[in-house]
Amino acid sequence: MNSKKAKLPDSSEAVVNKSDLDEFIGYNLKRAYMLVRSDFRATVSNDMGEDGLSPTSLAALSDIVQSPGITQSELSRQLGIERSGLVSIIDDLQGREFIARTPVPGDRRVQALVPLTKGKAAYDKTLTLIRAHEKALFKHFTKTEKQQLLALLGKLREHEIP
Amino acid sequence: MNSKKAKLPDSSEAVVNKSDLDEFIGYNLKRAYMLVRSDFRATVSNDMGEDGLSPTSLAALSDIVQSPGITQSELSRQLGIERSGLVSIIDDLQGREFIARTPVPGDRRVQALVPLTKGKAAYDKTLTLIRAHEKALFKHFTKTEKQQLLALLGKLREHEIP
DNA sequence: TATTGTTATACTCTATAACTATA
DNA sequence: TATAGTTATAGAGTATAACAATA
Repeated sequence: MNSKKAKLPDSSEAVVNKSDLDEFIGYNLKRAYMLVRSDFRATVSNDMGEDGLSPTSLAALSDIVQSPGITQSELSRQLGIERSGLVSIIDDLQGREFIARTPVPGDRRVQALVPLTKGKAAYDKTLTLIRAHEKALFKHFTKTEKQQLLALLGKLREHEIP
Repeated sequence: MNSKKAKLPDSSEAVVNKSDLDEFIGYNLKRAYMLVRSDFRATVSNDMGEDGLSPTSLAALSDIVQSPGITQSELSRQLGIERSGLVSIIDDLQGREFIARTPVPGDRRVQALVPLTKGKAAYDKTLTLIRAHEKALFKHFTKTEKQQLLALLGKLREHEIP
């Protein structure tokens, strides 16, 4: 495998490209998230195969496992996406028999979303997987640094609600 | 108006939704980035109107301003997107007269990308705008906290190259 | 043969609007 | 009238594959 660059100005070596934008937290947040997301996807699809979940599908399944009986409207609000966009996600989770839509006595418009055994298992397995994945991804971080990062990101979410 | 939830455990109040996923840095990174990105888009499109740039277009313009004469292939590598995907971005920047494609003597395959006056102006204005925007977004953060966050995000990028 | 810029194409993600069946 | 779920549709954003011109 040869991966030689043709004629890059090679102003700098293996140094991470310096840019004006590096001063911005938002830009660094983006680069960091892109990194973690692609790693997440690779990890989950490698180790879970057909049962692999996208970040958003995992978040949906998580809410359903933790709040059995939640409706799609409530779920869409929590995830911050439109009701219409949730349909295909729920269809997919139902198709894999991870969750079920069940009728709610008293209001025939809504359907409660409940986790099924297979869904609960996939959820637990995914969580275990991500724990290992994060451990590897942040292996250069001390425990304190990880806690700091978590606290700082949490502080941002806290103040600028959603 | 009867708002009886079918069988929700209604464990918590208006507290920011606690979730299993909150333990993961990746999840918090995603929520934080989504927040900052939507704020970025709103700010830039409100204050720049027709001259508003998407995050990726801004990154492209930034590289062109800082490395005048860069080629599309080099740029695509730096941005981490495919050459083909860059075409419409460059078309757009050229259409607004922010940049120009100029021939390179010696290699008629490539076209050097150079910033134009209008592009440099839009770039400077956008940077000023984002500085103010970040200042507001992180108003609850101390200077030390902001530096810490920047350092921690930088550390992640540094180690897991791109 | 390999590379640059490009087109064609498709897939994912998400948003808007409108429909239906209920309430 | 208003709400829950759904469909249809469209727009970003990005990826793959192939092509012409050039190296």
